[in-house]
Amino acid sequence: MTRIYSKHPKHFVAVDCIIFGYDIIEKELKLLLIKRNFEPAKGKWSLAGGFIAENESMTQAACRVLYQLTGLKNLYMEQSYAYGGVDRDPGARVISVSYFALIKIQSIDKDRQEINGAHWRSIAKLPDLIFDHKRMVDRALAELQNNIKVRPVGFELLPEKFTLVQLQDLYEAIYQRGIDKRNFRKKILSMNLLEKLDEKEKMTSKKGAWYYRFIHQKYIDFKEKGFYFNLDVN
Amino acid sequence: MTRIYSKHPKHFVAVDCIIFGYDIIEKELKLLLIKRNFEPAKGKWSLAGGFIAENESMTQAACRVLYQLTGLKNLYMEQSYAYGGVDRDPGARVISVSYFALIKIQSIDKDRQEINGAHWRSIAKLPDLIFDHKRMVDRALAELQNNIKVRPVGFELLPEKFTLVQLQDLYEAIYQRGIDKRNFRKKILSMNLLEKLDEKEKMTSKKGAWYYRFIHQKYIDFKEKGFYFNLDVN
DNA sequence: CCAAAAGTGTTTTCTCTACACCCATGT
DNA sequence: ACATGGGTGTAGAGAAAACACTTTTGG
Repeated sequence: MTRIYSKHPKHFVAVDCIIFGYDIIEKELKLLLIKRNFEPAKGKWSLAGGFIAENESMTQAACRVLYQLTGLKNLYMEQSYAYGGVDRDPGARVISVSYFALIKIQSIDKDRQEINGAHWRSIAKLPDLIFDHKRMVDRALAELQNNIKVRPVGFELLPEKFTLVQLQDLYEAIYQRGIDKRNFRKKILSMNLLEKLDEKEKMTSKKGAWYYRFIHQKYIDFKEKGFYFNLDVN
Repeated sequence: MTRIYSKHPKHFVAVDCIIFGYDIIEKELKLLLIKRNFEPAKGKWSLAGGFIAENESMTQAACRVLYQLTGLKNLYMEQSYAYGGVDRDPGARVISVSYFALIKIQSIDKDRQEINGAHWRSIAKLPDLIFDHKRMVDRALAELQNNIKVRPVGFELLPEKFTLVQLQDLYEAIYQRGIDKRNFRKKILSMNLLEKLDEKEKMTSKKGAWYYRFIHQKYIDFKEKGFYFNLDVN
């Protein structure tokens, strides 16, 4: 039975992970990139990637790559696109499936990051990336921009408690444009998915801004009732 | 150089094509399915698929599979999703990337279709499909439903000239719900992408309905000016 | 007391929705 | 003349957009 398809060729198949993080201080969307430590293109910047093993599903492979780099499990992760050009990798013909992950920058395992030569780089000024990794990033970013309008994935990039100013800054960083403060607040609050905490963030202003928390369970409940998340504001 | 990655395993990689067509008479969205003529699952219904060859890109493979079945080139085609579960194919571990295509039913090469044992089946009452092909169809259909709201892809499923009634019927078949006639017409016509022809379709009514044509070039021009297609009507 | 950032409502504009009758023609 | 499907407009509701001042407090 295992020889049924044997007249057909086999291929290397890899996963590459586009790892997004949000720098709450610099108000910049960032990407976790690594200095490649093997040939070809050793020393160049690349996405975190790895080959799919014999008895490993593609999803497992993507999770493994992410875990090795960040020490994190159960990340928000989504498949982006499969790249199948014959010459995309000069080392050999490799088919690569890209995944993008959203992670809370502050939750990352610094040691692992060091070991793997990983660095956060602002999406606005990325270095040159190997192969077709820039294309992968562009596509994933476009998907993220669409996604964040219509699903509450922004919260994956923020700490548990965040202020409305921080949330808006995140949206502005991802959309790459300004948003009207009053309209933004009106819309996000009207969805009833945030809980106001009895605590203020006092680092960035004298007055201080109230912390909020995203209530995930409420979103699940609402969704079942046919509610749609929407934060596509001017 | 070609042995660089050789410690890693290789995999069979296939493409599977979800081929949508629209039956203008029965007002039904259809899928082109084939009776599989090889083991495993010989004789069962499946999507059109094929393995990726040595020096063939994934896109080329998908086009080849489509061409073999339909005799058509330059179809509207889009990658849908990569399926990488270890046990998805009982014959061997096969990674499969699905593509969906939109074709004008009447343009198909009947002979090829016969030879390949291909049949149009209504999406509303599909037979059991092999492996995870049903999941592939479900995902592709959801993508089509989203896509058709926001890109003028519906016209790929209709003949060159079509009536507004036919266009609306198509949208109703894909959305699987009714649409208000006046609102639909108002919205599609206000986009200025259709040209009214001096000819009526007289088969289905005594009065006859005006034929229209989609002006693809106009869409390209508008898009450059930041215009967005939208046909998300009640 | 003042600089700096947080927070707050209203009006206008536009888009979406609901809805019912006349038109053309082949039989 | 009538049955059949094609074609048309308007009013009301709701959502999106535009817009500027007050509050708080650390220094």
